[in-house]
Amino acid sequence: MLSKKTKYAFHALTYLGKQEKRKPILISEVAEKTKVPKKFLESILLDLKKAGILTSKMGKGGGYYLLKDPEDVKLAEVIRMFNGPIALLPCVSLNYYEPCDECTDEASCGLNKIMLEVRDETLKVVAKKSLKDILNREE
Amino acid sequence: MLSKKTKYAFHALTYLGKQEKRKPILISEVAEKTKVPKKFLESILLDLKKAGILTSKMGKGGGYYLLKDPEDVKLAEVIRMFNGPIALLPCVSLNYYEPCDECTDEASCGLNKIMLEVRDETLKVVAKKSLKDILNREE
DNA sequence: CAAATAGTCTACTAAATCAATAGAATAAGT
DNA sequence: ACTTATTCTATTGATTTAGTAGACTATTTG
Repeated sequence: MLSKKTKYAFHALTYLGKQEKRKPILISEVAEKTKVPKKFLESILLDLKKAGILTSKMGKGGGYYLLKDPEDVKLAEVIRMFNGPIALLPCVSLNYYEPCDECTDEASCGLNKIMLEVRDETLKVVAKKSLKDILNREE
Repeated sequence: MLSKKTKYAFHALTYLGKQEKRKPILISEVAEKTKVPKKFLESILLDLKKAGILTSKMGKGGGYYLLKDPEDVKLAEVIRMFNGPIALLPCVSLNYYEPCDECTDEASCGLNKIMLEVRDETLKVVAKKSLKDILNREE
């Protein structure tokens, strides 16, 4: 399951994605409308900015807005950022690989091979779908 | 990611799946060979027994052995048992459904619709693959 | 039946992660 | 300067995960 933080990130992105382009939106507005605790949301938006997905303007008339094109914000990127690996086991993770403690030989581990297949299938979906797909399905 | 408990469950199942049919194996043997803490493993095996996947014999010459046919032990079943929902959000979970706090109308939520698609794709894989597939890929 | 073997159950504890909050610092506009 | 708004640091509480301890129950074998 996705953490609340990850879910909040998607809600915030969706809200910002629906706005007029390059128009700064207040954190507090996003917080209210998406029902995400404001302080918590702050750090989420900041992370999204550091990732180059959003950007912000400080001071009066400031706020956050989308920098990337919605179709370039893939689900996989957001999930990895806030939720960690897509893979179900560290030993089959592309971005967060770690060897198993108990497994002496990965090549002979059936679980490893199966989970690799699962990861590939999952990745096919989440690396293709993007914020644009979410927006398209909003009423 | 899968919890250690879930991973341990798969390792234990794999070990038991490789044994002679209906031959009881000691918890301590499984613990040693799979490098799972024995006491932790006990509760895992017990859960698998309650689920009808394994069964056990008490007393001397006792132990655990596989009850179900390996191809009937689907990844999805084991994951649900130890790790919880397959879905990424409660509002799209088949077995653990819960409505979102923040979302007033599921039908108009783009995130919901996308995550439903992701769940369906994931399910296609984990509901089809089974312990048999893991065993086939062990050397 | 008694002794040894081996699974079952209840309860607890430590560590890690997640969720949320508070408040000071910094930057920009008027 | 003053106000608005983001940025940064840091701490806290709650929950989940991982692992441990020990008493209890059931079965086999001599």
